[in-house]
This record gives sequence, structure tokens and C-alpha cells, in this order.
Amino acid sequence: MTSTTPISLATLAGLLADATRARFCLALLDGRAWTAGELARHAGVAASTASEHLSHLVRGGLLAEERQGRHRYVRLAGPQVAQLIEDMTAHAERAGAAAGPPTLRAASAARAMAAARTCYDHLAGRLGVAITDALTTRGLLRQDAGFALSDDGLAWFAAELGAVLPASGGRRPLARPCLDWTERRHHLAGTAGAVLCATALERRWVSRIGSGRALRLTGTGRQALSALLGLRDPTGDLADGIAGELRASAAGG
Amino acid sequence: MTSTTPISLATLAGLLADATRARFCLALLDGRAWTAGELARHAGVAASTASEHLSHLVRGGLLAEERQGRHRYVRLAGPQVAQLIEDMTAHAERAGAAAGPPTLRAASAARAMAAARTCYDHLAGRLGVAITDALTTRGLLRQDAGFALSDDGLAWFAAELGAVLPASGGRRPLARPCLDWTERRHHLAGTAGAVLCATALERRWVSRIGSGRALRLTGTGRQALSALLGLRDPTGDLADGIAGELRASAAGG
DNA sequence: CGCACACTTCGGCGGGCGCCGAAACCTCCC
DNA sequence: GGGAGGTTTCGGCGCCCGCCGAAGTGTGCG
Repeated sequence: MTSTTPISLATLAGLLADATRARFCLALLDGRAWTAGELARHAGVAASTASEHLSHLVRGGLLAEERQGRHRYVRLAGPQVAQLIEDMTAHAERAGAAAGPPTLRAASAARAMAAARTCYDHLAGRLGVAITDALTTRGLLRQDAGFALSDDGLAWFAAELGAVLPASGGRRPLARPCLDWTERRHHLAGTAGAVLCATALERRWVSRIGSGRALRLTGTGRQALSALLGLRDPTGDLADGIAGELRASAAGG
Repeated sequence: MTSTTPISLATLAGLLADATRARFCLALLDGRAWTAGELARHAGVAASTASEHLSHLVRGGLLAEERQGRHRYVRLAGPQVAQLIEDMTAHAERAGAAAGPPTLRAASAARAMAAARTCYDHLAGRLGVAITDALTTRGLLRQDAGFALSDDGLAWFAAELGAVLPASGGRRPLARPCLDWTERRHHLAGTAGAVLCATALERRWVSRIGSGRALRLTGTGRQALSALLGLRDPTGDLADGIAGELRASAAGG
């Protein structure tokens, strides 16, 4: 017979089951706060519609809001929510076929996103995966029996980034894998991933392209990654990008 | 033939956004295959309704089906799907308020589930968390800088369980944390968690209570856990259970 | 061969929900 | 104080979707 409470799961899923609300959450994956109007325009719906959706999401605990004057700023409620949306997106992408033919503009944006982007508060794309790989091959990150920083890794964060990472007693894990939906491989998330990303932005290793999630690796960044991790530019400069695309096109056709 | 569904975040969420489909998935978290009729009766809907829901879930990639004669057996498509549903459930439970007052029967079932149960293919409940804690305090599992088995842990699995765990090169991590929705703490999942659970069932350390996910710790199991991990019965025998409940009731009231 | 059973397909019904525009509310700025 | 702009509330509309029962298909058993 019917037992207790299966309602919660359905309710939570229902919050993300609408295309407009899903677009909101995906946009908010950039980790920043958006106004209601920005999100409405982004999703192509009326302001009134957006307002109702946002109230819905806030009530459901997925979003946190902050009112400032006549603006309603809204952001993801926390890393757990970001992780949930990332996980679901990765899962959805896995089974999903390619959509329609992309426009030139969209293709360009997609290329930039594939090279380097933020994933809520950590690094993703080829850059994020390459850094994760470099940490792993240098023995700073162990992926063979789970996913954790080694003692050397903790020391590396302290020495190179000046970040004393707390032993993960809190809710948030210090290091966790996040499935990259362009690379189909794991990159570093958790507190360590956030610290790394914050450092990279702070020291100008990367800079944001426009207002989106896409990142550009700077000259400073190339030098730093090379010095710290022996990493050659993984984002691919223009020539590499085009060549790689031609290769992929030839192989795929 | 239409290619595999062009799944988006909203579409995936939509699959779980219905109360009946959510009930199906939660029931299937026991890791076994159910027939369409069983699920229909479990959720209290007509067979025709259940049939449509199942087709929906299969097309969406959440469920795998296996036809045998006039039966349609269905199970979760894999560990990734189980993890997704676990994660969403944990997230939902966190913000969820208490439901209505439970019946005696439901309370009894809930108590058994809280003591020990399976979570798809690994151990959960007080038992699962206690084992995870024991592994951690003994240095077999490290949670301070991520979540991974130590070298000693790998050796322990080989020596005590006779399980040679593959270096997690494949898709599935060897060890990962799974948030326990009764204990609100992590227990061991991933390949290692699955091996441990399979061993426990095989060696009769635990046995299934009825046809659900709840488990009973056997005398053999008590001895084994004590010998292998220095663990005293964490499920609480009957006296402990009642005493604990009285304490909790007194403290909560 | 025929009945029983498990499941599926098909209409049809009803409720829920996402959408909009209009109007109200609030804040900021001139 | 008035106007402009961002946000919210309120009806109202339309559609999607979950539900059922009845009829149809396929399997197993006597």
C-alpha cells in the first residue's frame, strides 16, 4: 500500500522540470547574482512570469534572494545546489544527442566555453580538466582509490596558493570530482577547487570573457601554470583550436 | 528510429517530477528488478498508468528493462542513476518538513530502515555509517582531504574480503561518499561499497527483512564486524532501540 | 484449444500550471 | 512631487499531462 513521503523528490524535481526555471538555474551556475529582469530577458519570458518562477525556486530552497532597492538579486542557494544542477546536467548530456546546427556565434561561444569556464565556483572545460590531470600525475591529487588530495597536495596548496585548507570537517568536502560535460571527465571541485579558481581570478591567470562563464587564459596564467604544474596551455591557442577542429571534423565525417 | 532522446535538464527533471514516477524510482533504489504490476500496486495506480510511466522512464534512460515471457522487469539503468536519485532525495530531505504522524506499522518499518538498509548496491543507515566511521578511524578510509581508501584500506579489502579492487580507471569511482538521509552523514558508496555490501549478504552478516530494503544484522555479522573493525552492534538491538527512542522522545519533547 | 494473466494501446476527462498583459507597488532620480 | 524603471499581483487563457476503463496483444498453463 501507499507508505510515507515520496513527495519531496517529485517536488524538488518539479522545480527543475520547467524549461524556463531550468534556464534560470543554468545561467546562475556562473555563481553570481542576477536580477529578476536579467533572467527574464535571458530566458525570453515576461517579467511577471520570471517573478513567479523565482518565488517558486526561492521557496523550494534552490535560490537565495537579496533585495537591494528596486532590484531583486538572486543566486544559487549554495554549493550543494550548484552540485545538484551540475550532476543533473552531466547526466542529461550523457544521453543527449546533438541539438540542431549551431550558428557561428553560438559555435564561437561554445568553443570558448569548451576551452575554459567556471562551473559555479571552480574551473571547468579543457583548462579545468588539464589542471586536474596535472595535479594527479604530480601526485598531489589521488584518483585511484577515490578522490582526495594527498599530503603533498595539501602542502602544495599552502605553499603555492597560500591557502590553508581546513580539514574537511564541515559539510562541504575539501575535494570532490565534478563531471565535466564537455570533456566527459572529472575536474576538481569542492573547497580546493573553489580556492584554486578564486586564486586564478585574483592573480589574473584567467579573466572572464564578457559576462558569461567563459574564461580566457592570460599570459600570466600560462607562465604560472607552466611553473607550478609543468602545464602547457591546455586551452589551445587560435591555431591549435582551428587545427583541432579540422581534425575532429575529418575524423567525425 | 528517433535517436536517443534529446534530453535537457528540464526533461530529465520532468521524469522525476511526477509523484508516481518518483515512487517507482525510490522503490527501485533497492537495486532489484521489479515487474510493472508490482510497481503499479506499490504506487496505487492502474496498470495502464504504470505502463506509460515506465516507457517514459526507459526512453529517458533512467530505467533498463528486460522482458521475460509476459513479465516486464525493470530496474535502474545503473549506479549513476541510483546516485542521481540518492543525491536528489538527500537534497530534498534536507529542506523537507516532517510529514504527517506516522502509523505504528510505518514507524516500525522506518525504525528498521534507519538501523540498516541497502542504498541501491551498498550499505546505509546506522550500520552503513558506523562501518564507514570505523573504516575511517582505523585509517582505512580517508575523509580529511576528499574521500578515498588508503593503501591500508585497499589491503584490508583484499585480505579480509578477498576482493581485489581495480584501480578506478573506469567510469565508476572506487570509493565515493553518499549522503545518508536518516543519519545526515556520509556512508561508503562506489565499487568498494558495493563489494562490501555484496560480501555482507553473501557471508550472511546481514539478511533482508521481507522484500524491502531493510536489513537485519545477524549474529555472524556482529562477530565479523567486531573482529574485523572492532565494531559493536550499531543497529541497536531491541532493548537499545526502545531505550534510545525513549531518550530521544524525552529530549525532543 | 481455451482460459487466465501481464501488459499495452487508445479515447476521454479533469486538473494543474506556465504564459501573458494590465494594473499596482516600490524605489530612485531629477 | 512627478516620472521612469524594476518588480509583483491578479485574472484569464490554453495546453500539457496524469489518470482511468475498455479493448487489444502476447504468453503461459491446463
